[in-house]
Amino acid sequence: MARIKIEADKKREVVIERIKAVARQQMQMEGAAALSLRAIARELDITAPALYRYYADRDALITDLILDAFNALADYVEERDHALPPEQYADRLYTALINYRQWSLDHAVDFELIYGSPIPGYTAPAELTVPAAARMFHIIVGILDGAYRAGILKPTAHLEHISPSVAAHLAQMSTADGYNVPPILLAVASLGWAHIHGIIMLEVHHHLPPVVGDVDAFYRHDVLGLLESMNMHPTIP
Amino acid sequence: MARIKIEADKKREVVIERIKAVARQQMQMEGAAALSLRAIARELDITAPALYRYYADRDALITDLILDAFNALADYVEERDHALPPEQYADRLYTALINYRQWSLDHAVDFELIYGSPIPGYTAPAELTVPAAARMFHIIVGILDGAYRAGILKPTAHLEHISPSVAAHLAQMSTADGYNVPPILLAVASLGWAHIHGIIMLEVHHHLPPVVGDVDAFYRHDVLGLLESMNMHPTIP
DNA sequence: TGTACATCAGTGAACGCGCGTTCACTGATGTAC
DNA sequence: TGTACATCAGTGAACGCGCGTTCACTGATGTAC
Repeated sequence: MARIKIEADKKREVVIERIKAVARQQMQMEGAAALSLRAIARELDITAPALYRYYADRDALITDLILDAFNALADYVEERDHALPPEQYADRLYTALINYRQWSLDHAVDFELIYGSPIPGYTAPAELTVPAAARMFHIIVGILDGAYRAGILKPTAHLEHISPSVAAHLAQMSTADGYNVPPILLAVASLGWAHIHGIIMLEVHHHLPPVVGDVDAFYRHDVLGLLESMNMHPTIP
Repeated sequence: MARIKIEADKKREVVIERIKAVARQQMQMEGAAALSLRAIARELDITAPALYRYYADRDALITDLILDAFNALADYVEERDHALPPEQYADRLYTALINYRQWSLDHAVDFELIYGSPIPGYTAPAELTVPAAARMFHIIVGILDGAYRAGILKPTAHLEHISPSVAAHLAQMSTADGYNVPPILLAVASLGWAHIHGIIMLEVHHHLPPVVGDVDAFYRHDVLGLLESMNMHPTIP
């Protein structure tokens, strides 16, 4: 009977996955804001109220999709990072940033969902989304920290002259959020994050390709410039 | 009678402005995707069909709002640029980038509208929006070009080693779109644009403030680093 | 100056649509004795 | 093995809502003679 119970749970899991798959598919067509329970039910050949067996309401589904997206992104980058020799910091960082963009392009809907315009009428439960969102940041900071301890990472003079107010905030965050790294590393990470985020955002919204044409090359070049500003030189590209 | 005709047109203008003002206000509350003609009419104490005296349909209103936003952004930056001595290129560039962010924060809704997630069911008429969007880019490239001709702007070695595919595309765009500047300048402009766009996007969506705290200082620092990478040193901050 | 006419902003009813959510229910499946 | 019972995914009708858009219309204002 325990077996049967487990199998029933598994069946539930399958249905939930199917619901989410259809939801993602529909967000791709109409945008995240247009996500509709009735439309999902229609696609699944089910009545709308049946969905309430799986989600308390529409917001619960959205939250689940958001958590999935954050985790999928972190998983994607993390798995590929673990495939590299741990002490090859420059290669690891380069690869992580390349994969960050790759995932975002391959899953534009999910990227939109977590980093695009907020969905009208929905507010994310911060206690769930913030830790999920932070996973990606932790991976990057982990690589930076390793490189810094190994004496490989050396920020340029300009990077080091971060404003005192920002430095203070980062120092506080470093201990409070369990990073326990020099604030300068968090500054480097934030700046790098913002930079590549800008490119990906513009690319996903089709503003960048008409300007630079080969966004692949453009992005690689930008990442290399970023690493160079930390004195890191990957061997991969 | 001509006078009266003109006054009637002016009255129309006033109503249109009022419609757009309410529309912006409502996008601020509910997000751009939730823009609703009926809600606007309600707020204006008017029936919904009355709006069709002013706009052919909902899409026409959205297009108007988008064009307004692009132009308002360009106007804002341009006006303040004209207030500076033309040959102070570093100061002008620094100011333009600071103002770009300032406007975006002060008009987060409009920024969302032009650079955020696309509105479900709406597609912008490119022949109208692309030139409006390009205005901002022209301003920046104009400053870069002046600085370059004056021998002030000197990109770092890394910036100059842009990929051939990107360089070719930029060279073609330089003549086709009437920039007529060395492609390297367009590369610098694109990269800088992407960088500051990333910060502003993250800031507008409230992802950045919890991380760096003082976004003002963070942004200023980033812009200075960007200018430094072109060997430009503003006297302002 | 007075009157017939044109203009046009705005009305009110209606169409057809989709939405999230509730509720009492059916009916299959598995459980307990 | 057979029967009464519990579980629970899914149904179908309904509620109350909002939406964009159309249509024939009213009524004020200004125009022409």
